[in-house]
Amino acid sequence: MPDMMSDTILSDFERRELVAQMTAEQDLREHLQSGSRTVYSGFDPTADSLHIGSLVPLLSLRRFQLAGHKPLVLVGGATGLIGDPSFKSEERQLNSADLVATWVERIKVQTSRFVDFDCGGSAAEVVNNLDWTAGVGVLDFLRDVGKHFAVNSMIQKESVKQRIEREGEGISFTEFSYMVLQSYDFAQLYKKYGCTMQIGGSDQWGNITGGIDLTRRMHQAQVFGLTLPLVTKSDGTKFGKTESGTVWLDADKTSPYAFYQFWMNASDADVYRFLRYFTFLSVDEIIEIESADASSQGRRSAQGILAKQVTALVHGESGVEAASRISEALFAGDLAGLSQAELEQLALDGLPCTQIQAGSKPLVELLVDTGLALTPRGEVTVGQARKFIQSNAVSVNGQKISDDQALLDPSSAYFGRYHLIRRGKKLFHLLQWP
RNA sequence: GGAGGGGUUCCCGAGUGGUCAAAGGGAUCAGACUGUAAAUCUGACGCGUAAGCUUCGGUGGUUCAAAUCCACCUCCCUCCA
Repeated sequence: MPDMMSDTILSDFERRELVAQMTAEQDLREHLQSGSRTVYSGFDPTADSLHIGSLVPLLSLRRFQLAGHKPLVLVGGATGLIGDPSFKSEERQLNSADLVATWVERIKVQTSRFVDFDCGGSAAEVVNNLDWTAGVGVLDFLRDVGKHFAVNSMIQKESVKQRIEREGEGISFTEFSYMVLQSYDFAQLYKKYGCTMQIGGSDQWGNITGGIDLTRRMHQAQVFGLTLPLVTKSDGTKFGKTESGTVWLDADKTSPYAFYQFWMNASDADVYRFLRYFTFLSVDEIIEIESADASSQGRRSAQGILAKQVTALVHGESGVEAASRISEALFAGDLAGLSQAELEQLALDGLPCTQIQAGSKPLVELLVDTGLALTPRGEVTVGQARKFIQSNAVSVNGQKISDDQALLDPSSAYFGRYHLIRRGKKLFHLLQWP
């Protein structure tokens, strides 16, 4: 039964290297072992979708649920209006209340696929902190909640220190009060749901401990916190970005194919750690994969497993199928062997695709139209298109093109309709003639 | 308030009248090698096919010619009060 498993949840987190910090370790261990607990993690609406940075806490909630605890997904309808200053180097622009409200709805839907809402006592719930903050009067808030916070200790928090100390930056009262709001969430969730644990990224440590203190003061209760590590890459670059930007969880913003490819491209030095962070494979299975890879020649199997697992979690089995179908065709298969139906399927599966007017068109222009002629500084220019062609980076339907004067017309297309342009090693674009 | 130093292309950082679209490094992108990995090597790296055009905090000036000289403005740093 789930409760039997809960004594291993913390050690599983440890083996996965998923623990950055935790409060009162002994007490927490005992607390989790002695019953089904309610655990929450918050997600602020700062865009119309979450990105893969939110995946670690989201999956961690699921891990707790699998261990028999009840997850609460908190969507920050209130905190999203304020803006978390933690480790942010500058004050951020406020978003309108209407906009944040629409984002809240989308993020509610998005987070919902990661936890189970129908499993009895440990069924998940989605909550919105706007529900318990919107109606609170300023004076009541200042008297009942604010009184428990010492500004002296708030300004000591590492998360806001640089903003306070660094010249020319500063922090508004609005952002400074963020911590109070998030702390109030924890206290409220304790009261309403008996929630006794909060998890979050390691940047949330200050906010989480704030909530623990407030809950003790307001409700004389001991609650706990655990932070998850910041996901890093071995080469020091920022995790979660690709040439074309942020990797979103929303299929309309990052296609399942692009999402799948992101994980396929994980470096060997990172991939086993990512398997621990982002999949539900047991640590033993992961170790097995690692040792099998180590003793075999050629490509590691880990990237493929990672891509399939994570894509399945975020986009479902159909997403995995579509993404791996495209990937197979483009990277392993024989382009000329694709049937017309398969080519059409590629477009449906999320391979970037552009409709072309009848007639013929210079390849250079097509590279610009499709956005493939992207310069290192993020612009699309004709000159860059030429450079790519001249440096042997462009192929059409599997043929390298080195003539920057080349024209394309339907006569050379597959089935008179399709050109598959490849720029560089990994970027593909499908052209469709009428 | 006084004294001095400084703002250069994505970042760091050279450059003090023409040979400067601007050294070098980093980042980024491409090519080669590989395994859609890493490392390494090669190339590109303001825009333009080119002629040429637009850049060196801002504005105005000196000059055949300025990132480089002058004036004013602005922002930053250090030291002294």
